[in-house]
Order: sequence, then C-alpha cells, then structure tokens
Amino acid sequence: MKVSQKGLYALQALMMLTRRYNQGAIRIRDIAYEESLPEKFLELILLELKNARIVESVRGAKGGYALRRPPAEIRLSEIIRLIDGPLAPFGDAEQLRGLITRDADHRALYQVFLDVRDAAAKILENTTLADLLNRGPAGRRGKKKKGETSVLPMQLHAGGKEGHD
Amino acid sequence: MKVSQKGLYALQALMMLTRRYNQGAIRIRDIAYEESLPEKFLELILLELKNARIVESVRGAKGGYALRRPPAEIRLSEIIRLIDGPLAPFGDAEQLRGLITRDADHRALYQVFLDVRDAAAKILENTTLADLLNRGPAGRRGKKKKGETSVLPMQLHAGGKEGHD
DNA sequence: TATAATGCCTATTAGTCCGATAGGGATTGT
DNA sequence: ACAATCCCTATCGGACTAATAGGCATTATA
Repeated sequence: MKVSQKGLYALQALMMLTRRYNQGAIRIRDIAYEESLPEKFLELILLELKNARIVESVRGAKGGYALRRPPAEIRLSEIIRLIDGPLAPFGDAEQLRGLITRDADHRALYQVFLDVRDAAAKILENTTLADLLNRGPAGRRGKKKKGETSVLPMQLHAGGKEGHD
Repeated sequence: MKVSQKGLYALQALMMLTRRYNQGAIRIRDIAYEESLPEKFLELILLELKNARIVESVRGAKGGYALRRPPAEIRLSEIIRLIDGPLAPFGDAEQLRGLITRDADHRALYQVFLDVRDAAAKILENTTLADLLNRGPAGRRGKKKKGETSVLPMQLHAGGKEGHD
C-alpha cells in the first residue's frame, strides 16, 4: 500500500478541518495557507472528498469546506482507500483471496500479502481523525483510558523498533 | 508500501529457485517458462538479485542461476526492499521518525504510518523463502512446530477477515 | 441588482515510473 | 571454433503524479 503526496495532503487538510470542527465553512485558501499546501491542487482534493461525502461545501462568497461527519466517525482507511486505492501491497483483498484459493503454487506468497493488508487495515480502520487530534499536541500515547481501542501489541522481536528501511 | 509486478516476478522466480535448491544452476529460460514470466524482463530482475548477492550466476553454456544462501535465510523483506523500496506507506522509517519528532502538528499521523510499516516489517522479516515452500503444497498453516516463529495474533475486531478493499 | 468572493469543473502539462523489448558483448562448455 | 548462456545498456510506449490554468456557477452583501 502506498500513500501518495496527494493522500498526505488530503489527510493534512482533514486534520485542519478537524481542529476547526463546528466553526463553519473554511475557505480553501485558508486550509492551503495553514497547512502549506498548493492551493489549486488542494481544490481538486477537496472536490474528491466532497464527492465521497466526507466533507461538505458552501458555495459562493463566504463559502468553504467543513467535515460532513464528526471526526470520530472518519477513519483513515476511508481516506486512503479513496485517494490511493486498496490497502493491500499487491492487488486488493478480493483478488488476493481468489489467488490464494486458485493459484496453488503461489498461495503461500499471496497469503503473506493478505496478512500484510490485514495488519494495515486493522490499524487504519481503528484510527479516526479524532484520534489524530487527541494524540497530537501533548503526549497522550501508550496510556489508554477505559473503553478506548488499542492497537499494535508489539510481540515478537523483529521488524518493530530500530528497523531499517 | 507497494509490491510492483516486478517485485512479484522476483518473488516467484525465487520461489522456483527455492524448489530447485541444491540442483545446480537453472537457466533464465527455464525459470521464465515454469513461472510464466517475460524472459527478458526476468533477466533484468535476476541481474539485480545477483548484484544484491541474493542469487549467484554461472556464465557461459550450461550456465544459470541459483540461490546464494539457504532459503531459510532469505527474508521477504529483503527482496521487497530491494525491488520496491521501503516498507513504509509513505517515505521510509528514518524519515518518519524525524517527522514525528520535528513536525508537532502532524506527528500523530506520521506515527500511524510508522505503525503500519512496523506491522508490515514484522510479517515480512519473519517470513523466509523456506516458509513459503513449507506452507505451499499441502495445508500446513496455523499449527506450528516448536521453535517456529509465529505472527499475526489477530486481536480486536476490525480490518481482519471480511474486510473490503 | 451589480459586484466580488468563492467553490465547481475540465483541460493541460511536465516529469517520472513501470513493464517490457532489443541487441550486441563477454564468458564458458563441448 | 562454435553454440549456449549470462551481462549490460539503451530504448520505448503507456500510465500515473503533482501541479497549474481558466472559465462557469453560485452566493453574500453593499
């Protein structure tokens, strides 16, 4: 799975709108300025997010954009799938399941790909825009309040911290 | 992280060489034929794998390719990093760590990216070519013999099976 | 109601990457 | 000597990426 520059811009813009949640419509120009994003490019991105019903727009003078749902109900997986496609490192989950059942010679390999996509999905489905805000300014990581979902058990020894890339 | 067609070809070729481990050099043409890969393209891939000391070659007539190390010592992470670059969904682990410490506004977002790359790394570092062979032909999944490393605890409820993509 | 502000939408572009092919050179077995 | 095979560089079309441009549609407000 790859997150493009465009995908990053989208997430940054949405984080900004999350901060301004319930403050009415924000102009594209203001989002672009605050997040240092190319204005015209951001315009296209917001249009796409609007068509996907993640944000809503107000047109004409005094117009702008706002989140269409509470930040806690917008998952990162949704944004990334929209902008950058499937979470799987190769093909998509459906296709991988097909290959696993049909291509006997390589099914172990495709199963690994599916495992990777499941791991990514688990994280991205369980992280919302609200989570990003809460974890943002001051620490707030590792200690979890009751009822909060936690992710990343971090067992075993490889790959985790101190991995190279 | 994205696995390209080229990356898939590389992995398939290596799986084939794993099956033929200790049977001497295998011709490019035979690998291409058995795995249904474009021959000239495969040639480039094997060259790259050779330069990375993953396979070795025998030149001239009766020449070909063979694994340079036992299959149990070749991890999928190594191949994928070579052909397709870093495992992180954006940038690489080093860069993400830098952003997490320096970009206060977005560090929660970059932390999620790093979590995703750690999850992928954990799986791919712990899977070798030998594992693919063993898991291949007949079942052999879920029950683990003593001493084998296992991965994918699958806790929580989201993202796992039955996820869309 | 005129005007300015703003989002909507389509087109275009330069650059990069991807999958693939081509072909001649170097090496080696027979 | 010759045939088989790997080695290496070049090339190519197509797709995608990031970004810009510009005119149309809608709305607040003076």
